[in-house]
Amino acid sequence: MDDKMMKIGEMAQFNRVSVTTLRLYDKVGILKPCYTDPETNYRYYSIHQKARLDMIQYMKELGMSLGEIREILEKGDIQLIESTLISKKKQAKEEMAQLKLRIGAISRAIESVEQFRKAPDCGMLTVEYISHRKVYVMHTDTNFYEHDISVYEEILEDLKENLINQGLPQVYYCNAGTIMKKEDFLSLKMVSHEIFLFVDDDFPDHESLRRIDSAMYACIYLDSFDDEPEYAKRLLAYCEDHGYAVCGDYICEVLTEFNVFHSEKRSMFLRLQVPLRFR
Amino acid sequence: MDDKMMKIGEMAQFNRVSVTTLRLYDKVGILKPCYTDPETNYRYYSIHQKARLDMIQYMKELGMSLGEIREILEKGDIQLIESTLISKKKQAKEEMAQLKLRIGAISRAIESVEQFRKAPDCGMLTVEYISHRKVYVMHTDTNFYEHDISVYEEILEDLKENLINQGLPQVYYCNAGTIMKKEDFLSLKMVSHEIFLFVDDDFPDHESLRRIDSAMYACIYLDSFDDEPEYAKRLLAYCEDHGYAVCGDYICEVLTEFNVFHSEKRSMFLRLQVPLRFR
DNA sequence: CAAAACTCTAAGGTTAGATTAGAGTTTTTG
DNA sequence: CAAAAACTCTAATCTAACCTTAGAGTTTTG
Repeated sequence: MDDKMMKIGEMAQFNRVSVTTLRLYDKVGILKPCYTDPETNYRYYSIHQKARLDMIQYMKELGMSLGEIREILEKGDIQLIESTLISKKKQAKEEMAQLKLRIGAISRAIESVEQFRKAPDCGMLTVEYISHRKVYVMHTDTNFYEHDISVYEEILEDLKENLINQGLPQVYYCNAGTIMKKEDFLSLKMVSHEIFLFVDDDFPDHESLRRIDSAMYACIYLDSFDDEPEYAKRLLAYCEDHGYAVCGDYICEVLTEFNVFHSEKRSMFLRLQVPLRFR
Repeated sequence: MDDKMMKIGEMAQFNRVSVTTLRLYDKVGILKPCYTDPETNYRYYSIHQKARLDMIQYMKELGMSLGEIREILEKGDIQLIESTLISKKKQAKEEMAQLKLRIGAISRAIESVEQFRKAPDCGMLTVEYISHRKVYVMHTDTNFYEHDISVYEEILEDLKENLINQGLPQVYYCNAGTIMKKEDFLSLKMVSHEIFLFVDDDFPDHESLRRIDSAMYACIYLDSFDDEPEYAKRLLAYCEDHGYAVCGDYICEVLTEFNVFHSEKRSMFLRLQVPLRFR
């Protein structure tokens, strides 16, 4: 009775999809108009086709591709539907985990930019409280300070590879740093065999993971790796002048690394730091 | 010194990207090789370009498009970086919310398929416990039972539109049902002005939301809307025969709707139900 | 009966590459 | 040192799910 035919525009409006979409669905064969005028090629839809279109939209929202939808609609097989749904669920959960990591990474990046903007002048000496951090550490046989930047790059690449090989999210590849033994710092020997990346507090447990305790740190800011020995020296002098007792390893922390722009502005920002014991 | 030039293949391997990708980055201008042989057009990269490639990969992981990355790299503007990051974070959070809803929807769909597979025969009468449910209800002036399926389709479409207009996720458009007043059921008048959709337990509060309490229900299963009056009659007779006291409104619940396949198998599954009071 | 509104097909654009073909270049191997 | 192997080049085509546009034809409206 109510077999009122709709032209493509009406059908589209009725279902809140675009005309283009309906034409596409026709072409890929998931929703053929129930009548096509052979003269004009006009498509005519019946109201009964709404259910099918609903189903298509619903499946799309479940994350299925048009191809998958077609397969399901053609075969009408419950088994297939269920297995598709289950795989979609798994997939969605993986996406979810990815997304969580990404949000964490973005947050850290924003933090990092903030810090960059508000950072003190180059050469500034401070004593500040730094709360605990978690790092992913890699040991290397080479001493960074004996080589130029390209060796550092290579080691960084190794570190990245390590992370990937162990199935850890690459997102964590962000701000790196190096560790130097307390003794070496105190004698200004400039030798380091440990490179690290900061990771989230809730990063999955792993043997290469180390916790750096919170503490008061003597810090000095600078904007180039080249100046590190010079500034390390200043940092040590500062500690000695004030009678601060160094109580742990020296860390060279990359706060921000924007050394990738065409512009020649300051683009890197480092903080050298040693933990202090008072009392 | 270490200005060792790498050919595109080495550079690709060193950074775990494809050669194609490097060529693309060259073309879109986000990573130009530091030297291109004008005779052969061979691309040569320096190890120093690794940092930039790292940055690109990092930004990609943060969800940026190559266009956005190019803009950032070109302008090198901290403000722009920060605002981009902030908008990416917002976007990621929205995606997250979407994804959560989707996972919920998929879970319900799987449930629904399970139920369909294990469903009793058509005409089966049961008394079963159904735990509480939350529904999004819409009132209509028309009585479904006085009209054919196309009116029902239209109302369903209205309901869908309502959901969208109120900014509620469309994912919830899944299994619909209708409610008939207890009195009308008892006198088999077949009149309903209320249509609903099931929603998640944690669906955001809303005036059109109603909770259907858990209860023991007398139920009958069927596979076509057309048979509803007949089966409602049987359900009532069943209650009367057993002396069951109906204590609430009658619900016609669509358990599964697969009426979209080409195949002519049973594709819809309904459960008529009335709550009972014992004791 | 003309204008407005609609529909048709076909082609090209979107992302971030992958793939392929055909030609040229560099490195390795005997 | 020449041939073979490995590499690189450009350009075109492919992916998904549409959107946009152009030019031509059709239906509805005033």
